[in-house]
Amino acid sequence: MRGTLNEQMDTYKKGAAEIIPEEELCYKIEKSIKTQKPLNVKLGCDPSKPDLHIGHAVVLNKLREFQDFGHKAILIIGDYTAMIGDPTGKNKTRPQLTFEETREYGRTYYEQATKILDRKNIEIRYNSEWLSKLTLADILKIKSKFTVQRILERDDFTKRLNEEVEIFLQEILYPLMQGYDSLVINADVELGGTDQKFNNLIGRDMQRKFGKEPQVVLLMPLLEGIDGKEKMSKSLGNAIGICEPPKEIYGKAMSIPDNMIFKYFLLGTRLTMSELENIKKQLSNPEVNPRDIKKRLAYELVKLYYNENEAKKSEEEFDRVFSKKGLPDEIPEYVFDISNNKLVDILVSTKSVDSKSSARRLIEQGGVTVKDEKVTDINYNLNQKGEYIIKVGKKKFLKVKIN
RNA sequence: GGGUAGGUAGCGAAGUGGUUAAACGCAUCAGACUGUAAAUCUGACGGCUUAGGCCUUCGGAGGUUCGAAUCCUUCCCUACCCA
Repeated sequence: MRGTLNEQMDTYKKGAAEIIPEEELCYKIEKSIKTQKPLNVKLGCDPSKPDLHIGHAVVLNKLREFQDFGHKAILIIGDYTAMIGDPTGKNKTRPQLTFEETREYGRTYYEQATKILDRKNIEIRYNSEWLSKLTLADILKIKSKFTVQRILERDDFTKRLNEEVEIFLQEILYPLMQGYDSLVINADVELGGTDQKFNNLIGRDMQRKFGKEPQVVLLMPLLEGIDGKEKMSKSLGNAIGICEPPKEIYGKAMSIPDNMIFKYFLLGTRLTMSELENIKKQLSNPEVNPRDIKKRLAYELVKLYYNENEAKKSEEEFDRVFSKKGLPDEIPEYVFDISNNKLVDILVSTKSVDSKSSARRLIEQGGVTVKDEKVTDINYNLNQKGEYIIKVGKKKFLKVKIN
């Protein structure tokens, strides 16, 4: 075990939305320092789509901090709970996953998560391990400890009740199953986003009702996506994936609104408190162009998921392409025959646009350039043999060779 | 079991027999302005097109009609109220 109580608490509190209750966390840390026993820090993962983005990373970063002080990370792959689906309001019936799929997703999750987590102090558990063995009698026993009122307290349910949106019976079981996980693995701390507050508190209750020491719940704020409004999620198209190419990460980070810069630093990077203070100071200094701080953010993110060299390269390219209106250094190349030289067709067959109509639309609106010249004619042909650089919209480039 | 209200494009939501490919808002995309920021303004936003048009869409399937998202039949789905 490493670190004093204060060092640990300061670190854990950094960026945290809520620690329930804080004193208990202190107590547990003190105990762990005294006994030299690491805490079990639980994080539940939904295995359905292992495509992690910076929003997921918020909580993983926090988990990493626990690991760095010597505590044990326990990742629960919710292969069994995934069959239910977390009550999110938008309830799409999930396709039932096969055993192989869940393992595959679990592995993928592990691979991605260990871009952030330390591979050493980590344990992966699938909750089917214990949930699949529960008998109806077991389940009844669990359920007998909770009331319908208690479950309906969840504000998502309250809201849906008021808005007359359906609530499936199985959704009510979800928090119980998730809470049961905590009981089984003896979680000392459960991490989660603020949207997990209810579920995680049920875990705490569950342990207490079964006579165990209840877990502390540490909640992290939800990180907004690059639109700065909605919660980051892949389906909203506002996410920065941690496995995306460096240039994408860099570019997307540059497009967040200014008022999100600090939050991204705080929750998305692993800067120390004093570095964060410094960023804050710079942001409030009117002499400093926020863009430059944002560049630092973009740089840090690429460095975090790749390395310094990639970060530098992404920065250079960003400057070249967007500040100086130059060309990226890798442009996809396509070859076409002179008999097949309609610009509209080329845009469609290179998947630069969805359909011919949208290609025409884009051209009409002045979104397409060929050799730096704006094309306005929807019947434009590349009628000479040779190479053309085509710019489609803001950020797509093509190199087309006509033979 | 009975009653009521519903199911419309990515989402929300108008439209109850004929300029309705379907108002409006959000999201998205492009242009202008920029710092590929935000905000703002402008435009686009089913598909194909030889640009005149053509084809497909309003929960599913049938039907009435010159003509249906709109009327009828039937089926599926949801919420609410009563039991």
